[in-house]
Amino acid sequence: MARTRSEQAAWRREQLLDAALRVFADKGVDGATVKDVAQAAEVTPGLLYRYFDSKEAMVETLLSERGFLPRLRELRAEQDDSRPAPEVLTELLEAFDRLLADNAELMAVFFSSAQARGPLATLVSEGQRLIGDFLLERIDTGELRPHDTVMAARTLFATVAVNRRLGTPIDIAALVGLLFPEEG
Amino acid sequence: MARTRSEQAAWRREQLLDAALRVFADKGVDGATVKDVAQAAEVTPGLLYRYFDSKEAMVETLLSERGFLPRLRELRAEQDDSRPAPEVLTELLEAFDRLLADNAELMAVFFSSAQARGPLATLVSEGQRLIGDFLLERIDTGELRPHDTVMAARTLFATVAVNRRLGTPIDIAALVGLLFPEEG
Amino acid sequence: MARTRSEQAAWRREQLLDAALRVFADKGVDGATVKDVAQAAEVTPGLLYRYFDSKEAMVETLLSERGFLPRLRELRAEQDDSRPAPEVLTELLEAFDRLLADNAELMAVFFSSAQARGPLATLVSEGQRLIGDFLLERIDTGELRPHDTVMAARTLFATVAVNRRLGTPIDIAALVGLLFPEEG
Amino acid sequence: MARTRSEQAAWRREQLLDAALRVFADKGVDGATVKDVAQAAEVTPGLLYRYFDSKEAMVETLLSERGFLPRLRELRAEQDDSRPAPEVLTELLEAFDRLLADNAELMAVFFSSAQARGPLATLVSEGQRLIGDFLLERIDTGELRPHDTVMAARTLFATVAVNRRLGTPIDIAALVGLLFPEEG
DNA sequence: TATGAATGAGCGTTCATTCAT
DNA sequence: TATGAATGAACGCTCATTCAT
Repeated sequence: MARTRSEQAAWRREQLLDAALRVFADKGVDGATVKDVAQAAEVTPGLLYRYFDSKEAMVETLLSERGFLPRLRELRAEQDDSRPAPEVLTELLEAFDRLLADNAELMAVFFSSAQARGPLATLVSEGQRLIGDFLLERIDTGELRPHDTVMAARTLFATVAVNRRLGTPIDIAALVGLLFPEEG
Repeated sequence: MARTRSEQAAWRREQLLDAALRVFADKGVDGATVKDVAQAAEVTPGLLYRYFDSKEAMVETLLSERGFLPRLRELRAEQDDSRPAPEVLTELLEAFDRLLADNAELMAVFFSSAQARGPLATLVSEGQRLIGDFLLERIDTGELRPHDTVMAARTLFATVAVNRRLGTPIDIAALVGLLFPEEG
Repeated sequence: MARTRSEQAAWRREQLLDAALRVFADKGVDGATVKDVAQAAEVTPGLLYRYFDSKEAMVETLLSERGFLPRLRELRAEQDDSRPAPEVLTELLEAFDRLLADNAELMAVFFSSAQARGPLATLVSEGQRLIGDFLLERIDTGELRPHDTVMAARTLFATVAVNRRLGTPIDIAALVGLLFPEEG
Repeated sequence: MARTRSEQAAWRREQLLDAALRVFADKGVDGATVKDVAQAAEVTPGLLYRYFDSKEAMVETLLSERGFLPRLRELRAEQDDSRPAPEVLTELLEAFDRLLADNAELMAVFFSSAQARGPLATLVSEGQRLIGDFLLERIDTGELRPHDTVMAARTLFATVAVNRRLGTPIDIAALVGLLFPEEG
């Protein structure tokens, strides 16, 4: 209610980004019009230009401010490494899966926008490296038998990502059990 | 040269679809203009409307006529089932991988166009069913130990598809070896 | 510092007119935005509307309050008529030339704005009448030979005005000498 | 009626330039909208863009294709130099005056458009040079007494131009007689 | 069959203006 | 007094589509 000017401005900015994210995810960046975004935010199109220089700038802001790459990097540090590899791996993948679910709209923008391809590729390679490194560690300790960790990481990451994207969620523990049956 | 009228018409139609596929894959359906397509086909925009009712109709035609779902279904029948499961599975996945590579432009359209989401989902579920059925058969014969075949199919299919789409091709035999180590 | 309310208001009003004159002269009335003027005055656009009803009103105010027609009329009265006609004429024209130079920005507004055409025409005809009347007086006294004073006035006035406007200043004494060689 | 395609296109192009010239002269380049021009030409705004890349390109085309600098240069060559200087000068200035009258609208564009200042300056300096050169020639032959030809040229040119621009046409023979009384 | 001139709707964007604070 | 968030109308321009030739 009694908001200060700058609070109001910050709130409006986020509201516009929310609307843009929703609309871009729904119609694609090219398919969505500035008017669509404005209507979703219940403001007039002109107002968008007080907060963003252009439609393209809105996309860039979404990608940079709403990107979840930093969160992805934190995921690994949060795992309790004293526990068995399959358990840690399962939790890691489930956390990643939740991250994707929470950012489903942003993922849709990633997939539809040409300029979002770069961030998407970064996200994938970071995620795969995260898992690959973990597998290498557990091979070093002898807990896991030596295997192609890059391939395993790609497999795990791709499977989780694709099924989340397609809206066909999977039992991640089962996925891990599939790849590491004896270690379970 | 001495083409009949209907031959010429059919040829022109395909030529226009070729151009549309190329352009839509490059710029996205929304990002590409009818003029872009016409220029790629070296004709004038007006001519497109003798062959297609609208830009949207071009997309639909591409999706229905250039779709490779039928080809995907043939893949399974072409395998020599007298051979060991890992071999057949590897060949099946490699054939699918080649199919994706050969239809890279169509895949790009699948990903960029909102109306292509349905066909894409169908493609994925068909592919997964194909592999899942094969796995079930080989469990029935006792060659493969019982396991979650749906999950395995999803895993294999997703991994191949994602890496092809990302342009990071993988060793499919190794992927199969990863999931079925003892049976190799 | 310790300005009364109305002093402050008057000062702000002039400051805004200064800024408007500068900006309109630089970009043309149509080419300049209200935001441009506000920025030049280091205030916000909204404030302009406390002092002027509209952008157009700013132009009108500039034209009426900053117009130099009154000053032009004073010019004639300031001349010492006891001196020879060419000298007085030269000084009169030089004073007019200085007036134009001092009001270069306003002249630019005159030329760029459609609504300023009227005032501009008035300025020119007044100037020509001023000079024409002077020439007539001196013909009456016999100092100048009878000639087409209207034409002479137009010629003198146009030459000074055009060259000032074009930024190609001229030797006004020489101009007078050209038209009145024997009387010099 | 039975126009070929390219004839029609050329005709339409000229028609659009005509309309643009009229509208720009009337409202100024900045003050005129593309819609204004289209309405004046009785077409839709979109059509303008088949013939010109932008509104700015229309102005540039008007300036380059409808400019009368070449015609100005021909004027001098057309004079019969065997006749007395005042006669030739009068005819030259009258021809220039007619040129300005015939191109009144283009002159208006020159005055209102920032990008037209260059061509305008060129026009003025060319015209002044033309007259100045003529005066020098006749001083060389002894017909005219030595005088400041640059100033005389500026004076003559400015007077004709200003009065034509202001719509107050003058007796050019009288103007010449004013500057060269003894030679008449 | 094929062209390309022409349209009309809508695009992203700007801007004069208003008004709650 | 002064701000700046917000609006609405228009702007320059693009584009899918139509149609006379």
